[in-house]
Amino acid sequence: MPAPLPAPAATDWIDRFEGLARLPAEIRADLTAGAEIVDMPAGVTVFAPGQAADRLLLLLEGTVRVQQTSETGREIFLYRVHAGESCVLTTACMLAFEDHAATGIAETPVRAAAIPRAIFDDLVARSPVFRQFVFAAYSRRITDLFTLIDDIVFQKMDVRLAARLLELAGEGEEVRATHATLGAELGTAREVISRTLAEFQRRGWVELGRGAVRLVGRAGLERLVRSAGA
Amino acid sequence: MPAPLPAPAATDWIDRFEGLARLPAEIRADLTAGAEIVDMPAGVTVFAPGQAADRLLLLLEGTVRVQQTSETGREIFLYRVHAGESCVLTTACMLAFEDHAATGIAETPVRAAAIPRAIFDDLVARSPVFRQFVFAAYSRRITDLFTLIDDIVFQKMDVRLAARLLELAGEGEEVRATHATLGAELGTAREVISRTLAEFQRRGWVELGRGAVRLVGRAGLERLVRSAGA
DNA sequence: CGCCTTCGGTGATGATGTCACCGACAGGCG
DNA sequence: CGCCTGTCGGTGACATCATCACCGAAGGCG
Repeated sequence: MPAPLPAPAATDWIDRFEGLARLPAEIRADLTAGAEIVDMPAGVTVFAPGQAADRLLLLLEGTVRVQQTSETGREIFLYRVHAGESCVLTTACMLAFEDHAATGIAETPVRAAAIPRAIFDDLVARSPVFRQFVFAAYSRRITDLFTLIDDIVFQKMDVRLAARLLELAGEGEEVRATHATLGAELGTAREVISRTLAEFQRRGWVELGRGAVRLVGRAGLERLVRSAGA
Repeated sequence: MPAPLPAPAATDWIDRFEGLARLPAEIRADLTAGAEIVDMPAGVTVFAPGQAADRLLLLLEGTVRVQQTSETGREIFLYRVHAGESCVLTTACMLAFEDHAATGIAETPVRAAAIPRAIFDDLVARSPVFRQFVFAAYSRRITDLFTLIDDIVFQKMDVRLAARLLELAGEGEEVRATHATLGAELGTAREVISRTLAEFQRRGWVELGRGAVRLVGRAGLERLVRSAGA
């Protein structure tokens, strides 16, 4: 249940972004003046192919799943944008006046700072710190994509699933997701997830419930991931 | 046979890049003054993980293959940079002061304009046209990567191989590459390439020779690609 | 309770990746 | 020429995964 958050003071959100903390006061002022705080409920399509991108989103709360809809109608999970990160790949399309290739969907209620194209362009021009922030974000996303390709091609499904479960569980013990959802994230079929999870359960690493996976033997999962991740 | 090219006059190479033609004279002057024309023989490693990137390359002649070396030691073809394009993804690492994730290898003798980091940063700051050039290049590469992921996950090997053969052949009729090379480009095993090519030969689409594939039935290959590409 | 939707389980089959091995070919050299 | 050697390509066996078809179980709802 999304308790209505108090509207943040005009500038304090900037400090949630590591790379922006060192912005000079003048630039900070322009950034906060030009940005609009927007809220979106879970499930909303944040951006999609065919919509001209006209602003950069800096995520303050929530997560956005970025996926590609293939020509054949199926979906591939690409990466997840967390609070404190930006949908930076949209900026490339934004500044190049080209369409997105990917779709962004709010997985949770989302609060973000939206920076219009003109402001973004101006900040890139004027602030070396802002430039570095932008390119560092690019660098990280591109590295993620390379890693994703590597995983898809060379990693076995069981390793990828184990890694994803650990990631999704975070500190907690339970992952709430259907087998179909997990399959979509990893670009594979639901049946494969079912069978692999059954194998994990047989080894005592997880317990299965409808719509949920409880991680009761993290050590085993972690060992599996490490054994292949080196 | 790479006939020694005459050294181009100081500025005319800029016009080979579509997005740069509209640069104002002043920016052009700074760009050509700051850039160095470099030549590299085929086979040279243009950039690699672990080497700090300190310049952007704009390719004037030749092609560069960009691949990732996976943690397990195998290689994945990511994309190819042609003459008239730039190794733009290196700029993200360059400006973020991070290491490359990928490796670039000259497939042919290469001539390029090398732009040092400081000059690049300055041009991004000062010229809207240059900014748009850079971000458009990003946009294209990122779209390519998305398409690559899509292909890897959902396209059958025969379709991907047919498409790659047509692409590599260009106007010509013969593709000079070993089955192992083709396998590396598509992220699959040599045996799969051999079997698929044998099937193509059986259908009369190609003729096989040691280290070469002759496309004698393009229509069939094209039909295969179209049938799945829609 | 009975119906319906969603979720998960299972077997069969085809495509692809992986491994092991072998024969064919090209180039260098005695 | 004949041999050696490294590269290239062909092949069978097997493991993994994608896909299809189908079904039963769990939970929501009237």
